[in-house]
Amino acid sequence: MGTGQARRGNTRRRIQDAALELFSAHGYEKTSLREIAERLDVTKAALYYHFKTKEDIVIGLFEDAAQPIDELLAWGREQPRTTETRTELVRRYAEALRNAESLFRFVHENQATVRDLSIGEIFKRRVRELFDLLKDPDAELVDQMRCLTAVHALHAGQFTVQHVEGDPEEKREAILRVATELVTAANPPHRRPARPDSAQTESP
Amino acid sequence: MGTGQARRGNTRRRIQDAALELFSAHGYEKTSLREIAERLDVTKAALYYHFKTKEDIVIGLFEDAAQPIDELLAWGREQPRTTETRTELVRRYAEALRNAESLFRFVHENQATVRDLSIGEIFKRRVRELFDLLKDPDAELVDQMRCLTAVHALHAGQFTVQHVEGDPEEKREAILRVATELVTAANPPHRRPARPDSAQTESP
Amino acid sequence: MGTGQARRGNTRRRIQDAALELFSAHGYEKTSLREIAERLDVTKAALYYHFKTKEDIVIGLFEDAAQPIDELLAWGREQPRTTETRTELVRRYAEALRNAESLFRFVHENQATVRDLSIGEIFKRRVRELFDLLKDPDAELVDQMRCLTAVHALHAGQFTVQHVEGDPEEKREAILRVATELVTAANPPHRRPARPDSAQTESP
Amino acid sequence: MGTGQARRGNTRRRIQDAALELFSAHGYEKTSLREIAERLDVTKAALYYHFKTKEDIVIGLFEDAAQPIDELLAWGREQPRTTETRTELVRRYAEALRNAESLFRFVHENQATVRDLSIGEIFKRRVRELFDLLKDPDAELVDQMRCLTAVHALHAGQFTVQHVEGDPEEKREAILRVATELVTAANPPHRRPARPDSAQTESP
DNA sequence: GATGAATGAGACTTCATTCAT
DNA sequence: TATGAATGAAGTCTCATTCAT
Repeated sequence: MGTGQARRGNTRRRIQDAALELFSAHGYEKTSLREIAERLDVTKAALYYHFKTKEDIVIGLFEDAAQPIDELLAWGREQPRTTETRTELVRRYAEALRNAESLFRFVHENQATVRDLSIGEIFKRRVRELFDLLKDPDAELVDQMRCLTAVHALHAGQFTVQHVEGDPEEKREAILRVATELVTAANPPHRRPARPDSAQTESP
Repeated sequence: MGTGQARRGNTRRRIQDAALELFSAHGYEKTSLREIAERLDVTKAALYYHFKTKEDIVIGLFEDAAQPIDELLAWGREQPRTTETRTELVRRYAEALRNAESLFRFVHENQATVRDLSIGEIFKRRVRELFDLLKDPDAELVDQMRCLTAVHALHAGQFTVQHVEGDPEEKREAILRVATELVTAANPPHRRPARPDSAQTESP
Repeated sequence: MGTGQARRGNTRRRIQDAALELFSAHGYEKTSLREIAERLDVTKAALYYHFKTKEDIVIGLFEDAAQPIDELLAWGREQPRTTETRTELVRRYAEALRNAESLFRFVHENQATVRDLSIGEIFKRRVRELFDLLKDPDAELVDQMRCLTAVHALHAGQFTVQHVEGDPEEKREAILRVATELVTAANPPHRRPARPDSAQTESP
Repeated sequence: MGTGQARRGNTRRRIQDAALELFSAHGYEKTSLREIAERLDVTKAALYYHFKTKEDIVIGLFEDAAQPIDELLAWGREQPRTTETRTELVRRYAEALRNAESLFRFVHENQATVRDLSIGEIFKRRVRELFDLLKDPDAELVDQMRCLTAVHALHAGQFTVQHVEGDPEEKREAILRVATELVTAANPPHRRPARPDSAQTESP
């Protein structure tokens, strides 16, 4: 594993890996099956033995990655809607993103494409569901936006962070913290007066 | 005038408009010059009279849209680095985005494409500069992430808001408010020397 | 003249010059009217004011260059068919080629093109006529080939000489000499024995 | 089998044949891939399965034709630099040209094109090497030109012979003889010590 | 489990040319 | 004397996909 190439019997996996790498690097449309095949030193026809269409490769990729997210959402649905749950949801979601970084970068950077890629809808539904778990059902608009922004932060943060210096791990933590704060602020612990005018959050 | 006429002399504009609409709706690669030409009822060759390449159409689009942003950044650079300035920067940036909504949606949803589209770098630099104006030069990592998230919120917020119900105008305002809060939180008005751990932000 | 550009009233000439330069450098088909126009800082349409078609530009070029050759051939026809005449024909032809070097390089290097360019036939006829003047009407095959080779030497020699070192002027003279010898050898002054073993040609 | 191809279906060869025929008849640029494909009753895409670009077709053609010439040159390099060798070189070269007549006609009549066709340089080098083998290293300018003219005669002679009447075979022989004479004349068998030029190099 | 050969559609691009102004 | 705007035809090339072997 790792850098070595094991050719026997796992071509399917290898195709997916190569495809993901290229899709994520150059975009879906700009990556041709020829490129993928060449990188694996196979013929294009071989790809068609394993996948019915180009889109199918992407679908396969998603199926693998969707499971952790689905489990996370399932877990979330069964928890009490507390701050702790939400915090944990955010934390776990960030981790899931991290484990399938290339795939999510791909989705993030090819939204126009993903949108009509059949998995687009599937993906959107997941995000929507997460969003619903994070926000209070009766949340005001601003609070909804806080949650949405938290999700965006997690999504985009992973990739656009290049122009911020620092240790990747620390950056990840920082993003997580910002996202957590946003979600927390969107769900005031007891009562309504408190508006997360974050200025006062900071005053002792 | 209207649909049929207005042909003489403004074809260039019309091409840009049609292109932007299609690029923003279906993505850059999935929009063919044939489609653009057909929509305008001209030949593909006519497009090439006005633009040297497909990419050139996008470049033209950017040149038009870049100016307001450049002016904003220029303005920003000459202001004192106060909370008011930053708030105003955010407000004006949101407005600029709004005025070129299609273009920014296009950029947002075709990042993989835009990245190697020559304007990618240009665009990135703009964002980077805004980011620099919003954050304190010595800001800690979390605060930097707050600013970054604010920018993301503005960018993504414009488009991903579909699954939040409510009046578009109000949603926009809500996003603006979240972004403003993030930036404000990232630049505490008079932070005490304190410990180098921004942790206290969280303590009540 | 020379390097300066005189724009007034001589656009036609300038077009021809630019065209010839480009045709001769890159070939006829690979030179587009756009290129010619750009080099002159005019529009393509301007070319069409002066020339009816692309081919017409070439025709114009030929008309100018043909005259000296025609005069030469006319002169040749009226001379006695002596060695001196032939020698002089070769000498003058070489000079004519030299004065229209670009044009002849163009013809030489674009034969496949020139062949169906309407002037192709015209040009061929000139060469044929020269050939007829150089060779004896009843010449044997070998002698005909000598003459033909002499003509080829003059044509090709001008351009393919790059990989021979030496002063251009001297090279030209050398070619002329070889061509002259060939023609002379092809027309033995009195009788058949003499074969142009050039060694002896050189001995006083 | 040779290199190992020539499987069932010799489309590759057929493409080359058709291409050569058309290139040689109408010129490289005026021959479109559509024409080639149509003549073979395959799609253009099929051509691209066998050749990466249009230019690649020509390159393939050359690779096949270059071998005999290379062998000839290799042979030449190992022979003593005698009159016999040179005569034999000329004879064999003429034969090689004959065996790949279409290709050489193509090269001859499309020089402007061939020049920037990547094989241009390759081809030029071959000719240069032949030239070097034919001429004495210290030959005077005139003698160099004799050799050059001999090569030109062989090249051009094959095609421009139309306006000389006679049996093709005899014409070919005549050209060969002229070329041989030129080369022989350029390398006098036993030139006397004479003037201080290279002549003495040849004296025993 | 894969390849070799091919296809049909369509992409971007360039060209010579025209014509009203 | 020229230009601005446009066109129709064609060109080279790439792509996802298929299918017999």
